[in-house]
Amino acid sequence: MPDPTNSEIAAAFDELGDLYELDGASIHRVVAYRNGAKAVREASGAVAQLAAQGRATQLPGIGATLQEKIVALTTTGEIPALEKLRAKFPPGLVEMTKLPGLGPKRARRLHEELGVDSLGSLTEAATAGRISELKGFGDKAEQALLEAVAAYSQAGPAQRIVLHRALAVGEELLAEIRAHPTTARAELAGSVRRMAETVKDLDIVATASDPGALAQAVAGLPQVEAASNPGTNAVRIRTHSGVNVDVRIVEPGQFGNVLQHLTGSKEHNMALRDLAVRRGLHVSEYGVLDDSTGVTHRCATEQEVYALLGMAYIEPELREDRGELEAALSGTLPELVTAADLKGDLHCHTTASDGTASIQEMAEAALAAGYEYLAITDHSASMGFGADVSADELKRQIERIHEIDASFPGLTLLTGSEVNVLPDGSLDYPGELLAELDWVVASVHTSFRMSKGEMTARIVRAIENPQVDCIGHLSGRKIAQRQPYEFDFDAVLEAAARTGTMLEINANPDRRDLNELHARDAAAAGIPLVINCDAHRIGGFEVVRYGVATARRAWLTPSQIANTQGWQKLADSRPPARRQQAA
DNA sequence: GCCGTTTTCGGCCCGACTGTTTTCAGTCG
Repeated sequence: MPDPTNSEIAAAFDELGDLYELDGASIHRVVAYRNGAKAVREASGAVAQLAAQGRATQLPGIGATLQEKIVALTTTGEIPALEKLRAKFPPGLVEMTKLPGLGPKRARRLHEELGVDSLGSLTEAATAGRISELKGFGDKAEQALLEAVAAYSQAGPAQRIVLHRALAVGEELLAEIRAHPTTARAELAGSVRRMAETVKDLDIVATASDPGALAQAVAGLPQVEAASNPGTNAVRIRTHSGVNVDVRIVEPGQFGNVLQHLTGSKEHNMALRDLAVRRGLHVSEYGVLDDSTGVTHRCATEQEVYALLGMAYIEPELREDRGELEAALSGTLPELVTAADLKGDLHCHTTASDGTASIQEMAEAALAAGYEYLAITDHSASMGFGADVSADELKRQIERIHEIDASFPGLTLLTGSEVNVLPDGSLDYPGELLAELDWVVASVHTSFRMSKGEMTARIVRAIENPQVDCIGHLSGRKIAQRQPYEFDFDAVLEAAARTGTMLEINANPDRRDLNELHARDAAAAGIPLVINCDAHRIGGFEVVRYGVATARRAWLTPSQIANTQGWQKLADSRPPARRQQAA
């Protein structure tokens, strides 16, 4: 029996948290399981092995009890307490708590007093009017539950929005709000400001000389399908594109507190407040209350909020309770990479494969984006991406790239390929041809459903190929569309570190692959990372912000990103075997 | 259940909103 993966252990802890909550356990115990789930999910390395060695307690939030449960899950395949609770509470009861407005307390009462144990029996009880007869429930509650079940049955659990879609909506609204004559300041907040992979809704914080006028103006924007709560300090809207947006209009002197509060994350804020309480300070969106003086300090900027707590300013991308508070206290936060640090892009496509622009046009776009170099890496021969690039065609493509390169004084064009990693780990161009290229990205595009062991061996073989400079979009996941394929990330890291093979952070907002956790681990293992746009059209370099965001959320500095260097320096940094071939 | 520049016991973030209540529990972010 294979060890449980980190995500399997985390899922078990989350389920334990949900079930203990239904069981009426102390909320602190429930929170402890959820914190444990987060710690395991975000841990680098296999937590099952760590627990077997008695070292899982080194993870923040994992104590002796949770470690014991990890060991039980590893050795017996189950956790006794979890099995016991599963027998006590039907799975439909847990599903019921996913309904907005119905939490564990009231769900449990519906189960105990009416025998409700599923969405179906909940509907029956509500339709029969039995719920409104219960103490603490009324007609409104009964009606709300019926509507919640109907909405849930139709649409399922609330969908999260991929960042680029949310940002497009948010930045358009932000521009409108900033353009309003009474607006002084306005910023996006929430997970969109942290550049998270997906978001639930949008938050905007503004200050205005006439809050009421701004709120009215927001409610009347052409993008707005519906507006509610049109008070003077807040307006909630739903756009025609289906995105919910909360706009808060606050006093200028409080802007920093509210922006910090609404930017989150929830975990960051909870840890921040916990830390503040230990110093006799209480942080909320209204200010920082000092116990010793009774004074509430209001902050116009976020910098002041963090300074009051004795810590350095924390960039929004880092606010996930992944060690940033400790680093901010000790002055060891990283100097995060920015888009301006990138000097080139090493992964793009032209009409030779599935791109929509010529080499010339892509070169012009890269120059306009401020790059010094660009590798043309069309897909290799074995896949049906538009026109396959046969070996002969690649030879002609190399000549064309050289010709065009000569006419671009400001840009170095590099010959390359995004070559397929075949199921056995070999590449689909002959070695002599690959040796003529400046740069080779190897990617998996087929046979995603191999076993974990086979997929790991396949990728490791590609990494060990001295003609491969970089592995493209390592996990193959597409955010909110496709799970990553199964492979052993630790084994891949070991191989990449050993061979000097680089790993890509693909900036396509639907990919962002490596993800931020893998990117952080890879950099910690000393593996150079490359932020690539994987551009398929002349506008394709605009997605660089998502790759940079992932790198920043991975705590990465410019020195950990290979393409912050000039091309020659990057090329020379490659292992000797590879350099000889390229030369 | 975890954790420790007040603690190995006694704490554990902060506030808004809602509906059902006459002061609050539950839920949410």
